[in-house]
Amino acid sequence: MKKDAVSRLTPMGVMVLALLREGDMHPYEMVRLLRARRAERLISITNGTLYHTVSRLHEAALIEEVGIDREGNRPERTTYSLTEAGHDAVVSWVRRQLPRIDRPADFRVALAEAHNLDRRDVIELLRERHASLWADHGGHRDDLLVAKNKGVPEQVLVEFDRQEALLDAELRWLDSLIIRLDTEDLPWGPAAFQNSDRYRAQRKAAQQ
Amino acid sequence: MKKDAVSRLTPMGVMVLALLREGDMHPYEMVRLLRARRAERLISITNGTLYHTVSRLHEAALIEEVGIDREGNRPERTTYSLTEAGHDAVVSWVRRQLPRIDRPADFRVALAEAHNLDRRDVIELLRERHASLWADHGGHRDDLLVAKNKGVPEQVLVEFDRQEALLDAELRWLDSLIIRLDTEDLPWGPAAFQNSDRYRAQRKAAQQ
DNA sequence: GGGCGTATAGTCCACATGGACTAGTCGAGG
DNA sequence: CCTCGACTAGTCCATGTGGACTATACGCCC
Repeated sequence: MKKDAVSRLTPMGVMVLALLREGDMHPYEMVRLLRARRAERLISITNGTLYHTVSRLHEAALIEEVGIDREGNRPERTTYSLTEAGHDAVVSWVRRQLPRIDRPADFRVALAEAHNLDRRDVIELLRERHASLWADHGGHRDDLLVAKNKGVPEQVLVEFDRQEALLDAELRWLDSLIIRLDTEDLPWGPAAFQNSDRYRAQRKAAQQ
Repeated sequence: MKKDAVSRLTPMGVMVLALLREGDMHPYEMVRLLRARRAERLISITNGTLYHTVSRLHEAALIEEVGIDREGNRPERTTYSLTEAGHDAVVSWVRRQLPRIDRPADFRVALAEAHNLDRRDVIELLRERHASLWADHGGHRDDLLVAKNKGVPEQVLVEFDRQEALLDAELRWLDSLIIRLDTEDLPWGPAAFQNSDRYRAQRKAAQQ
C-alpha cells in the first residue's frame, strides 16, 4: 500500500469510488455512467485517464477485482468492487475537501459526493467553509486597496472583481444551503437512485 | 516548430508570455513576480512546472534566449525574450478563451490577461460569452427538471444548484463589466505598471 | 567568526493526463 | 450480402505536473 493513498486521490478517483458504492462494475460501465450523469461538468473524462485511475485505485487496494468475464470475443471485462479502505477513502476525501476554499474544482466534486456523509457532518464542514470564504472576502478587499495604491492599473484587476462577485454569490448560496440542511428541509442520507439511469442500465444489461 | 503551438499553450505558458511583454527576464524572476502578484490564485506555481513550461515555449520558438549570465558561482541565469510569434500567441490564446464557458480556470487566466487585447475586441468576445452562459443557464434548468422526473434524489443535485447560483452571479457581473467597457468608464489598453512591483524589483536589481 | 536559516537558481523523477489507436461486434442501408 | 458507421472495451505513448532535491551565497545573531 502506498503512503497516504487518500490525499493522493484525484477527483476522478473519488467519483469512481463513489460509483462503486452503488454496486460492482467494470471500467467501461463507469465511463458510460459518468457520461450519462453529466460528470463532465465536473471532471474531464477520457478513457486513458479512467483506466489509469482505476488501476491506481487497485494498486492502492481501495478497490479489488471480483471477476473477469468475457462476452464472445470482446476484450475482457474486469469487474471491480469497493474495499473497506476504499469506502473510508471517499468519506475522508470529501470531509477534507468540503471546507477547503483553494481548489474550487475539487470542491465541486466533494459537494456532488457530499451525500455520502451524514447531515450534521456536512453542516459542520460547510460552516467551516463559510468562515474561510468570509475571511478570504475580507483579505480580498484589502489586497484590492493595496494594489490600487501601488498604482496597479485597474484593467488588471478585473479578474479580481469577478472573483469577488462570485465569492459573494457563493456566500449567499451557502447560507441558504446550510439553513435548508439544518431545518431538515432538504432530504439527506445515502442516495437511493431508484429509477435512475444506473438502474435502468442494469436492467438493460440483464435483459440481454 | 510544433503543430499548433498556440492551442497547446497551458495557462502558465500564457502568463509567462504575458510577463515577457513587460521586459526580458530569466525564469526565476518569473517565479518571483508571479508569486508577488498572487498569480497562485489562478494557477499553481511550482519550479518544476515553470522551468518545463519555459523550455516548451522555447522549443515552440515563442521565446528566445538573449543571454546567459552568471553572478559569482551561482547557477547560470538564462534570460529570455518574447518573439513575434510569442507576442501573437498570447493575444490569440486570450481571444480564444474569453468566450469559452467550459474550462473556467482557463477563462480566469484569459480575463486577467485581457488587457493585452483592445477594448472593442474584449467587448465583442465577452458578449459572445454572455450568450453562451445564457444558453447554458436555460439548458441547466431543463436538465434539472428532467433529473427530478427521473427520480434522482435531491441531495445529488446540490452541486447543480450551486452552479446555477454562480452562473447567475456571473451573468450579472458580466453585464456590468460590458457596460463599463462600452461606456469607456473603465480605462483600457496595455497596462503601464508604473510604480508596480515589477519596476521596483528592477530598480532593486539595478542598485546592487 | 561559526553556524543556521533563508534566498537564489535550477534539476530530476515519479506520477497524472488525454488524445490516438486497436480490435472485435452489431445493426441498417444500398 | 457486404460494408460503413457506431458502439464496446481497452491499451499506448507523448506530454504535463509538482514535490523533492542540489548547491551556492547571503545575512545575522549569539
